[in-house]
Amino acid sequence: MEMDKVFEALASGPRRQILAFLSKTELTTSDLALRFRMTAPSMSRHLSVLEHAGLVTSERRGSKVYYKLEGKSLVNTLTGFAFEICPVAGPLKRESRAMAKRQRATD
Amino acid sequence: MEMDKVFEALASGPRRQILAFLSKTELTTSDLALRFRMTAPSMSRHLSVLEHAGLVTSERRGSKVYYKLEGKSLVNTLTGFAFEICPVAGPLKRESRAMAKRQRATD
DNA sequence: TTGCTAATTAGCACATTAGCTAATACTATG
DNA sequence: CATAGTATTAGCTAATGTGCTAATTAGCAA
Repeated sequence: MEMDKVFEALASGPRRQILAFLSKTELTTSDLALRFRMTAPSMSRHLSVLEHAGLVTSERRGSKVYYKLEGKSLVNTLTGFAFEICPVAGPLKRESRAMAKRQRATD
Repeated sequence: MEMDKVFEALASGPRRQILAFLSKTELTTSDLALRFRMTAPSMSRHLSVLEHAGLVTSERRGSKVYYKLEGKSLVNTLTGFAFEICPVAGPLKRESRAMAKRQRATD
């Protein structure tokens, strides 16, 4: 919803990668902290930024907090902005898929 | 091409708005500085960031430098990233257009 | 060359961000 | 209740970003 917060959240490489992790499965703060070799407080902060931007949601289960991707929110904001700036993008869908695939391949 | 630079460039509200201005026509540094009530040096810096991210190109004509949007670069990076994180976005195109329209309407 | 306009670069002040450690909640379990 | 485990908040430092003014570079014209 708030474009400012979304783009601020996405400005950080680690945060974009957190989203990539969460695109596969839910994970807890400490799960992610381990994978990023980062302290739990630092990770908690990143997750807070992502949550305030509406890009992830959290759910407490017992003593752990699980974070989950809000994929629609991400896609709608990004494509909404792209079309606002460049409304000619009709034929780009197929091309973009191919590009996404190439980028995954070079990770 | 370099996702880091693109997202860093888009993290600034003024820079996103500069892209919106450039989506309609080419403009010079001082044109944009006037519209944003910003000094020319500040604007020059923003344009430099956008150019290094590949989102705009510049062309000197006489003593003025004209900046132009690289729409494809923007759209490819954003949709490429969106599909990488959330590859389910097939049916979202129409929806996104509608959203872009709504956002323009509330400017 | 000189003068004028446009653009950029350099240097400074201020605010913000990202990482850490230490301290503080919250939850489950002895 | 006490303790351990998980998460978050507070407080700090180092680095970065954004705005400005002053100085410098590039181009055009007298």
